[in-house]
Amino acid sequence: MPYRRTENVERRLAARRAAIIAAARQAASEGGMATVQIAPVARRAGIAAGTVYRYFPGKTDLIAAVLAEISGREIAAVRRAADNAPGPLSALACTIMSFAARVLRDRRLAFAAIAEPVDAKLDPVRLKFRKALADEFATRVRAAISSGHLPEQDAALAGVAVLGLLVEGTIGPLSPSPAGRERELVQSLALTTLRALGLPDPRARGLVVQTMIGDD
Amino acid sequence: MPYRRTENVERRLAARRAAIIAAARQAASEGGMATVQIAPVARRAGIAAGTVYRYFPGKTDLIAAVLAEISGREIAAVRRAADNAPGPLSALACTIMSFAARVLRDRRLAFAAIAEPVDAKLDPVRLKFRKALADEFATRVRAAISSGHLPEQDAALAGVAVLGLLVEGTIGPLSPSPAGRERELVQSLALTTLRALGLPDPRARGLVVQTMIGDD
DNA sequence: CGGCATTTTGAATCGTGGTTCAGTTGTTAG
DNA sequence: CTAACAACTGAACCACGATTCAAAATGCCG
Repeated sequence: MPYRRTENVERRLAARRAAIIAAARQAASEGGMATVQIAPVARRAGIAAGTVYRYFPGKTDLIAAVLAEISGREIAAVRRAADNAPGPLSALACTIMSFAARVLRDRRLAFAAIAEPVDAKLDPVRLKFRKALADEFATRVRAAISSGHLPEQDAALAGVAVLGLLVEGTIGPLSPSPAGRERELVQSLALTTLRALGLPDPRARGLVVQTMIGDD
Repeated sequence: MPYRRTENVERRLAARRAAIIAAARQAASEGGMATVQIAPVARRAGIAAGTVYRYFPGKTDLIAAVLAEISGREIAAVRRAADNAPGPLSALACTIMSFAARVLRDRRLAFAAIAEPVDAKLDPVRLKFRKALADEFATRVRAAISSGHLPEQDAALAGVAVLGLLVEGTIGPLSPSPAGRERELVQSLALTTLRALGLPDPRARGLVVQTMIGDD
């Protein structure tokens, strides 16, 4: 029995796989999903182009892995931010603001992950991501309705609307390119969003939220 | 002087050019901008592939022309709908609803025109379209603020936010696929949008709006 | 009609970038 | 150390689709 994957090798393989994904994500962050090419990604990851195919059946699968990675990370971060909030309303505000702030940190990557189409085969993956985000908002909206902080309404639609409002406001090519004004933009967007959900004049409520972005 | 473009030829050339654009738009409406290929477009327009290059320097220019055509048409339609409204507030509502309703008529094409990235060279063209739409909303919002129907706010940001909310709500892959429920969806979205702009309980105002889609 | 300019044709060309694979290098177990 | 196998390499291959261009067709005017 003259070869078996040892623990050590297993680890190296996993690390390499992660390196490939990271390299692809980096590329996407620079020029969008469409500009992700195998050869450069391989070079960046310190391997040969052919090796990529020992880790992913094809380019599409690599991109899918990148999307899944981003999705998991973002959802987790947003949820963590909200879970620390004292009540349902500030939890909602936290979700909104941390999402907006995180997107602003890397608008191009966010656009690539949320909106940019690449391949029809990837639509389900991206849909899962968007759905997860919208659900996250919807859940918080629902909680705020239950606790009487927001008027009765269709929470699912509200979640979708919030996602759209924030995405356009942050990564839409129109959004005023922020130069140190991220905080202000996040505040304005949160204000508009909360009002959209039926909260009359959120400012008057002294709703102050620490925007938690997170490090990862 | 043995050849000069006669009126007749001029007309035929223009018609052919329009046919090419129409064919490309049709293709985009079926599979998105990314799937627009010269050969099929030419076939659909009833000409040879090479002929396309006598009308457009390259594929990019063709797509740009398609975008411009859509842009002009949509802006005009939305504006027309609002201009018939009796007051600033219903003009705003008309703008919102006719945009949403028109997008719902051909979601894929709308997505292709508004959100789908194709080529960096086209970004300015698309930006112009989005900007025009956001401006349209912003103008109506501004008017409603002046007339005291809406609270003081940053109209430009509001325009962008409205665009995002409506786009996500209509063509976002998440939006509940409408099966005869377009009217309802448009109503809900309009309600949410108006609330986002600071209009308290628009329903209570008996704000009734005829959704005008237009025929073209 | 006949000569000339313009337009059209569509098969051939070309560039790009994903994918393959024969050969090389690295790892394990006896 | 060596047999046996896995992993890696990178140049070659290939598919796809935009673009070109020489030849053919069409339209104009005297």
